[in-house]
Amino acid sequence: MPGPTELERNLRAAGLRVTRPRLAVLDAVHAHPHLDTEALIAAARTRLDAISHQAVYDVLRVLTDTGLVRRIQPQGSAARYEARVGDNHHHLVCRDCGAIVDVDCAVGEAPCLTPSDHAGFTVDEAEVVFWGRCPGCTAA
Amino acid sequence: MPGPTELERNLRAAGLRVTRPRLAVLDAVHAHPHLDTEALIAAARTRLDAISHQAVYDVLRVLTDTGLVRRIQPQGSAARYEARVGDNHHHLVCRDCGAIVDVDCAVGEAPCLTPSDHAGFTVDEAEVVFWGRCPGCTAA
DNA sequence: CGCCGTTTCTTGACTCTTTCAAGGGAAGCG
DNA sequence: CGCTTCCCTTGAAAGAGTCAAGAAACGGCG
Repeated sequence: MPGPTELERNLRAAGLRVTRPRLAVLDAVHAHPHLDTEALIAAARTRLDAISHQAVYDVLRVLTDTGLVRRIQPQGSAARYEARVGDNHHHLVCRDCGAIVDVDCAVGEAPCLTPSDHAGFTVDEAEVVFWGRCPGCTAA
Repeated sequence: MPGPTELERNLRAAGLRVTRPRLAVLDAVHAHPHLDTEALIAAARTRLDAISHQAVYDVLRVLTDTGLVRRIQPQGSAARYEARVGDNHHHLVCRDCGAIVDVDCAVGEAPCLTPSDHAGFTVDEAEVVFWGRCPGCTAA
């Protein structure tokens, strides 16, 4: 978990202005990976009270557009965000409770897989989601 | 594209009643893979006019629950449906126009991949989405 | 063939997530 | 310190999907 100074540098490096809402949201994403937007709004408000709903959405969009955070959206779930970016890792999702866990990619850079028949497409990324049941839900 | 009789048999085999709305929706999914719900409603209405919005949603839910159709939902797109089921194939999605193309799975049965570290999860499926640009959008 | 119980379809309103729009306010530059 | 640009607040709305109540249709059974 990087200190505030590093978060600032991250923002500046991406050509973004440094503002309190952006720091709050970026810090929240670093501290709690795989949270949905509503939970991120709550987490950002523990860092900076009085930040609007809309500001969080705007900040998340800017951060994803610049590549500082990654947006993931498994079926049946609202959008979730994570700060681990650039290593092309994948996800394990529990069908019962929706828990998400990171899985390292064996290759490490996109695309780690290529389709057998690419139908003329230029493929730059292979997104892999492993579906199953987490240890807790397997027991229950 | 199976005839009406085969669609009926599919429904019965899944333990479902045979109704006109179900045949219309199932036929539409067979005829047009990867359509979103709105387009499927329109397609179903060419087969059976006056079928409600809600009936299509209900039918699609029943069909996905029984495994007769598969629901896919790439990021940034509404839910889409396809009738090709049980062969664990994957998808190629164009980042620009959203076109979806099927890709055969080399293995053919789920899960075709297993994560390096499964974190205690019981994995039963690996969903793979290849992101890139289709031939048309690459040219433009 | 017709009745009845169950399932399914219609209608209409509503929830939830996400986005749009307008205006005041802060960041950064000179 | 003042100006310009970009960002955040407030409020409203769009889009996808869901909930609920009642009417209609399916299909088993007599």
